[in-house]
Amino acid sequence: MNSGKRKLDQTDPKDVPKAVVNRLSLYLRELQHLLRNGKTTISSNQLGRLLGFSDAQVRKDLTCFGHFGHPGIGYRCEELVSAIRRILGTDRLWTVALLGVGNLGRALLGYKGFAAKGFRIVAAFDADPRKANTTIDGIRVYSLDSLDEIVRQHQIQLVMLTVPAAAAQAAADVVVAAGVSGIVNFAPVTLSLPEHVSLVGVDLATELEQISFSVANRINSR
Amino acid sequence: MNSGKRKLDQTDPKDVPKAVVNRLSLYLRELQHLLRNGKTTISSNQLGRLLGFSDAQVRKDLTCFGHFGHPGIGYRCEELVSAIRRILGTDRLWTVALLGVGNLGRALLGYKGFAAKGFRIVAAFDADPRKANTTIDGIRVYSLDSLDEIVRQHQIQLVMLTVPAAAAQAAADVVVAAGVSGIVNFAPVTLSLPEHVSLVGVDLATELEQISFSVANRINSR
DNA sequence: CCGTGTGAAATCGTTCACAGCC
DNA sequence: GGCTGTGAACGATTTCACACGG
Repeated sequence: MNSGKRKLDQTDPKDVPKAVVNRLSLYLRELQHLLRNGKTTISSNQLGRLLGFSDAQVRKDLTCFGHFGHPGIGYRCEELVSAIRRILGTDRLWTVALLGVGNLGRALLGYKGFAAKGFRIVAAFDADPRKANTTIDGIRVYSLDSLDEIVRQHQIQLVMLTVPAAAAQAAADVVVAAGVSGIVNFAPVTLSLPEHVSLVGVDLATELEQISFSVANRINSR
Repeated sequence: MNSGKRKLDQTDPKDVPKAVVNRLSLYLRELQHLLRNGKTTISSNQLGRLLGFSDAQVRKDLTCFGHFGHPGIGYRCEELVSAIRRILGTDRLWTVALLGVGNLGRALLGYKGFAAKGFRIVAAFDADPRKANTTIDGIRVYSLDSLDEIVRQHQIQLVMLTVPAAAAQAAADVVVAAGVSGIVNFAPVTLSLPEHVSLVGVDLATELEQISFSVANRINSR
């Protein structure tokens, strides 16, 4: 009965440009920083200035999701933080696993920034049997064989893939088969995944290439 | 004498959309992969398919920089790899320093993928005096005091910043003062830098947030 | 034929400018 | 007066569709 006739004043999330979601993360980060410094309220103009965006852009981005501002006042930081966390889906706790306990994997296992953002790494996996049954930064490392079981047991939803490039697609397939819904891929290869699994790729060498281009052409990127 | 009258058949690099440069990195990665598998030639359609782009997009992206294709044939992989490397500026060797020898910093010092892409990490720095004068994965760690001297000595052009958030802006200022031209910032803060220094930000928690949003809204981000 | 390069059309995202509210 | 929310204008990027080359 709750069909399409209800007045929509928010954009369907599927139609929100990826760039907007990216900026949402930046707004959130900045707002949390401002809150720690005791700021309670901020205008779109100020927030935009801090991040290098226009005031109109900040407002447009936010109104994709609802009405969070107070005319004459601006945005209340705490309120907006809650709203953005709800939009991003980080108002709840995500359980995350990490595959590939190499240099980068170990670094991510020890990274302190995830917990505060709503992500808890609950298990790690590695193909090397000598790494199985060890513990790194309080996180248990399992053999790949037990991935299925552990994923279901901990209801793991997201995976960070830090395996070597050559192993990445196979690892991703295993992860998908276990029912995970999203993957952050740090391996420098293009993965092919079924439609229903979300994917974000982070390629460290690629980031350096972007800087290389900017510097070689004396562009100030961003 | 070589003024603006020469017929331009390439877009001014300053006018090339950032997204295009990003895709260039992906084309390069894929082409190198194809070459390793013995493929010598590829069409815009095939290359696009592998990466999830349209054939027209691939061609448009490439023609920003010149004429690399061969009608009826496609693109010769080796030729295109050279061209893209030249465009990205990675046909030469960049010297890179890393600041902040924590978990993530150590992982990047050991990352094997940079060398093949044209980046050599020649020095690391840390504020902790106990880390100075050690060597990690063959890379010498220096105290921050010597940054100026080492940067000039090795002609370091790029820096990867892996210091704690609270230290990032100050560290960036030091790096800029030493004359570095580009920074990849892994600290979860917005840096403010002079116009002439290029900046790319990589925030690991932010990447997870993007996945969180996609999964929470059942979008296939890609 | 196959496949590139490219104007023209369509789509998408950003900025403008102002009505309305505190 | 300050500031949001928003249609309309603008600018940028992507897709289309086809002329031309091997």
